[in-house]
Parts: sequence; structure tokens; C-alpha cells
Amino acid sequence: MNDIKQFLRSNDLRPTKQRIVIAGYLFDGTDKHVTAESLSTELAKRKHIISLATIYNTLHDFYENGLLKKLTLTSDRVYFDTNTDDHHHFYSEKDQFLIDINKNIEVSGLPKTPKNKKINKIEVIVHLDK
Amino acid sequence: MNDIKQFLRSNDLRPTKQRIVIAGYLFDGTDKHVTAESLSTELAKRKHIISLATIYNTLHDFYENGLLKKLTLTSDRVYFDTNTDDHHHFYSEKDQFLIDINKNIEVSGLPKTPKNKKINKIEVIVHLDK
DNA sequence: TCTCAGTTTAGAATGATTCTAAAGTGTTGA
DNA sequence: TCAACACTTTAGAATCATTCTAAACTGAGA
Ligand SMILES: [Mn+2]
Ligand SMILES: [Mn+2]
Ligand SMILES: [Zn+2]
Ligand SMILES: [Zn+2]
Repeated sequence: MNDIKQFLRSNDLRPTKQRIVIAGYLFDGTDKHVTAESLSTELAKRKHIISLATIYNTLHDFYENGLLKKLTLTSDRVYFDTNTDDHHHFYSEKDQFLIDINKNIEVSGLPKTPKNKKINKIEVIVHLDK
Repeated sequence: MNDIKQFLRSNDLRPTKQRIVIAGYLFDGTDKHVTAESLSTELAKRKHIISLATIYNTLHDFYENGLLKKLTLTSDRVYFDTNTDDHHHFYSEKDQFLIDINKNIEVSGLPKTPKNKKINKIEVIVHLDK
């Protein structure tokens, strides 16, 4: 718990009760993909009731500080990813799950980048089912 | 215009005034990426005022009939793509534009597909800027 | 302990999208 | 030709994830 406080402090985030609970859950060593809603539900199961506003605030604070990645897979909810390494995903819309692809995927055959633009990131989403 | 009517009929879509206008714009031979809002704006420029409800209905009707693809790039709006071939995109969030990548991109190094799942589609998004 | 900037939160607002239900229109069989 | 009806369009209300507001709260430093 003091590690969590230090962790938050070292990221310019005041270690409040709520942030400690959320960070404790998110950064427990297991990579996770959460939405504001799913995070709220998980914390509630653990008897930690935190307002949705704070959950949104915190996810964004963590995101702004590079502790989370943001994933857009469907237009009706945003996923946050605790795995901040460059990686890709298997995604099942039907079963609503995401699996990291950490292997070194190679994307070849790209045409030249549009004029005056540079590539920021290549995202590969492997859609499962239909 | 009669080609458009035939085109709609052949896709089980009754050729109404609105659908004819929308199809005429969307399927003019140039590939397009539109949102309900951008489509509404373009049609308005051409003096075709169609209610947003109908624009949404029509985009979905076309989508359901395989005339359009749906793209999720950001959580706050949905893009429809008139290019229904398998292809990928360059995407600039900043400048809000999409460019098709029709070349045969190869994605190699994928780990094995999750148990009991099969790959539906591999989507590659090349994010520009930052 | 005092003070204040940084946080949390309830509740309102936002905005893209969907829904409702009433009016309008293509299609078709007679 | 045209009545009849299923399919469409549409204004306006509803939905819902997310953001905003403003007031109460709290961590950190002195
Ligand atoms: Mn929205
Ligand atoms: Mn929404
Ligand atoms: Zn991930
Ligand atoms: Zn495209």
C-alpha cells in the first residue's frame, strides 16, 4: 500500500483513498482491460464504492500520465489497458473480451505514408467471431 | 438515376427519394468515408435536406445490406466506408481524415487464435500524427 | 494545527444515436 | 387506374456513456 502511494506520488498523482484503491486494483501485476463501468463493478464487488465521476477522472488522470492506454474498439464504450507496452489485440465483440498480442507482429506491404505525415502507431485488431 | 433505382431494388431497398439521393452521393464511383453528420452536411450543400433520422436509418440499411462498412476509430462518432473490399487505413485523428490502404498488407507473427474462436477479420489502423 | 490547492461527488448537461408514433409514399393486385 | 397496405420518413422524445458544475472534502506543507 505504501508502494502504491509512492507509485502514485512518483507519477504526480496525490495518493487519495480512491486512487489508491483504483491503482491497487489496476496495477496488481495482471494486465487488464477495463471500462469505467466494468471497473466500477469490480470495485463494488470488493466493497469499494467510488463515484463514477471519480472513476472517469481517475482513468483519465492515469491515462494522461501514461499509466494506461486507451482503446477504441466499439463506439459505445472506451477501454483502458494496463499494458502500456506496444502491443495488439484479439477482440471478440460478441463475447466482449480482449486478449493481448505481445508477440512481435510484423506488418509489411504498407504504401508510403501520406505527405507531411508521420506514423505514430500501427494498431492491429484481430476480430474474432462475427 | 434509373441505375440507382435498380441498384437499390437489387439490394432489397425500396428506391425512395431519400435513398436515391443518398446512394447517388455515396456510390458515385469515388470511395468515401462519412459520418451521419458529415453526410448530412454534404447533402445540405447540394440542397438535399434529409432528416438525420433518415440518414441514420439509411446508413444502417445500406450497412445491413453490405453496401457499406462500419469503422470505429474514435468513440464519439461512427464512420461508414463505401469501399467494401477488405482494406486498411491511415487515420489522422488530428486532421480527421482517413485514407484507404488497398495494397496487400501482410500481418505476420500472430500467435495462435484463442480456443474455440476463429478469425473474422484483421484490421490494421495506421495512426498518424500525435 | 491552519490553509489551500487538489479531489471527490451528486446531479445536471451534453451529444451522438436510437426510438416512437404519426404522416407520407412505393408497390402491387384487381 | 387505384385502393390497400407494408415500408419509409420524420419531428421530437428518449437513451446512455461521458463530461461538466459547483459545493464539500482532504492530503500536504508550513
Ligand atoms: Mn457521446
Ligand atoms: Mn453514446
Ligand atoms: Zn492490451
Ligand atoms: Zn476505407
